[in-house]
Amino acid sequence: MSNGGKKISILDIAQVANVSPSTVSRVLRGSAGVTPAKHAAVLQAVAALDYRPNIFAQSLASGQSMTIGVLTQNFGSAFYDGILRGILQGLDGTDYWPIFADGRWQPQVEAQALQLLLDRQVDGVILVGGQIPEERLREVAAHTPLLVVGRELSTLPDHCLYVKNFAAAYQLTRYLLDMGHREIATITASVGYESTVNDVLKRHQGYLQALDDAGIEPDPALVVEGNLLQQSGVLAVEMLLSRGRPFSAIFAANDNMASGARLALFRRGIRVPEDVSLVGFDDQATSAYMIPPLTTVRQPAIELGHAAAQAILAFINGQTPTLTPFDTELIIRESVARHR
Amino acid sequence: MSNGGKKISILDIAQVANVSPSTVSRVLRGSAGVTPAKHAAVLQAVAALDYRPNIFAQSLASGQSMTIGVLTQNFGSAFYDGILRGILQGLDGTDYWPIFADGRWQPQVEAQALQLLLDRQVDGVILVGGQIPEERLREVAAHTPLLVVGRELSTLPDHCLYVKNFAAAYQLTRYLLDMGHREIATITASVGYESTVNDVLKRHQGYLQALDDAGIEPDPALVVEGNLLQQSGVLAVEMLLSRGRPFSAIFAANDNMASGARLALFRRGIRVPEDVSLVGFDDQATSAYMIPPLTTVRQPAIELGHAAAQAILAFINGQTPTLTPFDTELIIRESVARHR
DNA sequence: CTGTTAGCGCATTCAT
DNA sequence: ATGAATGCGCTAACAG
Repeated sequence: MSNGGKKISILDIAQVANVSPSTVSRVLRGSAGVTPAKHAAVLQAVAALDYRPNIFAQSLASGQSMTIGVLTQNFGSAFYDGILRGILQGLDGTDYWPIFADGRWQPQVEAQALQLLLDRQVDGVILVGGQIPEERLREVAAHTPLLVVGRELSTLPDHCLYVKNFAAAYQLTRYLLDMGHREIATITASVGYESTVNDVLKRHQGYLQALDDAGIEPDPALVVEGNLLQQSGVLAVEMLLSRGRPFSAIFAANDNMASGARLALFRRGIRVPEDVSLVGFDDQATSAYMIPPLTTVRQPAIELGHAAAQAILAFINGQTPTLTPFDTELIIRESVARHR
Repeated sequence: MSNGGKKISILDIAQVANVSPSTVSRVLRGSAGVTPAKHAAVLQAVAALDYRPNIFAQSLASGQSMTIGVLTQNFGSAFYDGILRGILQGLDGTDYWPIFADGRWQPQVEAQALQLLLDRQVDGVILVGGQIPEERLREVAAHTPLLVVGRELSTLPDHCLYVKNFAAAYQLTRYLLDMGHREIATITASVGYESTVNDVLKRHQGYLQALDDAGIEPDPALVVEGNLLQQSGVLAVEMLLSRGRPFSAIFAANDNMASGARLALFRRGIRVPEDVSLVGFDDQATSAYMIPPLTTVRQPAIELGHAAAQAILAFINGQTPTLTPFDTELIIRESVARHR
């Protein structure tokens, strides 16, 4: 039942409640003690008139926007969407509101988007992935609460929240080894995006370390590079096959590429897991429904987002949250068979 | 190189450019003619001081927020994500900025989120799906540019943008019939969400109509209900199988459920498409990588979002855009085989 | 064309 | 505890 005409402001309710505008302001934001009587009167008037504060006036006067800028790289990626949802959820119930911007994996767009958020006077910024130069980030962090998710920055250690990619990949490779596999091919990625690649690089290192610890010398002929998209998974497998080097398992750096790999194997009539085992990384929603269901690593995306929200709020409140890397979970499904 | 101390305002550049604040404002927003000389001087000062307008002051003074509220139901759904991306892209380059809110499929949350957007003085609202009562929407549309995507409202025909679900489903079913299938099972959905269900209902009607036109009487035993999630696809197939009624094809109301159905069939040792053909709806990213790749219907999500952005801008500019339903595209892949 | 004058709606001193 | 007075930074009449 929005009242017909003009907007009601703080003055209207002041009048109705028989108090001064400042008193209204006070009870509305609980900034100072107010007589219970007046307090009630104000609340009543607010309800009666269905008063809605004008956030622009609020922000202009207070200097706070009560918003958190969230800069992502691509809506639509399983992991990132999870993080976003987590952030949303973490901010829920607080007085802060997220404002999103998308860098689209393009450095220029990203830098611009960050500036846009800053121009919008966000009270804090959460960066999800991305490739903004660390120096620029330090600059930003100097005067704005900042949190970087899914990226590990050496000069901003207490502003980063990420997942233990190395350990997860190590564990996953270890699992393959335990299942009797010795010739484990891998599809990595390096083209493109610094930050993501950072993750992927860590995964690759975990893979290498596991092999090494098992006394196996990594075979360069079993390493192929993709670009994280499905299509690159099929190309990678074709490449692998054409090299003629035998392998009994494939470790794809993400589920997307694993999915592409699966299709390529299917086309060649190579059975999974009877002929070759396959594992991925991400545990995206569809992976549990692959044929056969994919063994992979679950990254706690929502939890990460949630923690990010908490952390940025802490920063805003002048605290310094303790950020610890997140553990992953090995999800064993049916795409891996014992070898030999 | 952000200048050390206090923010620079319009007055600072006015001083530097040797003009009045209003002139600065004028050149900045091109609201009136200004002498080329002064014009240049202002621009120069702006650049020199790296001036950033304060949007809150702008909005407060102008009454415009230059933002578009976008209310979605769930980040993470293939179709919806596409729409969001389209909106983003459509708004790109304009002076408007999207502000997102998530209704999470919960009517209460959704109503609240809409109110929140309105409170933020958005200059326009785009609703993506959702189940806000039509009456409320009419109320909103009365004083705010409004656009509803993926929902067909009879009392707000020129505010709706959607896809031809009926025709698409008809065509898809027709394809199955042409391939010789007569006993076509279907997995629909009705639990839950009014709007989505509206889409799904249209699809079901298209299916029925196609059967009817082919002189086939629909068999209730071949209709199962899911909830659009993958898991419900597997349950649906199990249900279907347990009924003992033979069928040679399954039409799932979305790719998600098709994916679940695929897994259930796999578990039972039923081959696709040799034993039963399978089709879905949505053409989500992973569907092209299913085993075998899924025949489905592509909904032009990005295009829809793009059009939505265009339309809302038109509304804001006082125009009345002509909205026409979007066509879909039948994507034929390998999950369907000729019957008999 | 351009400078001057008022607000926009609220938060916050400052007095009381 | 509370009212009056100022100002946040900018836009939009209003004069000239």
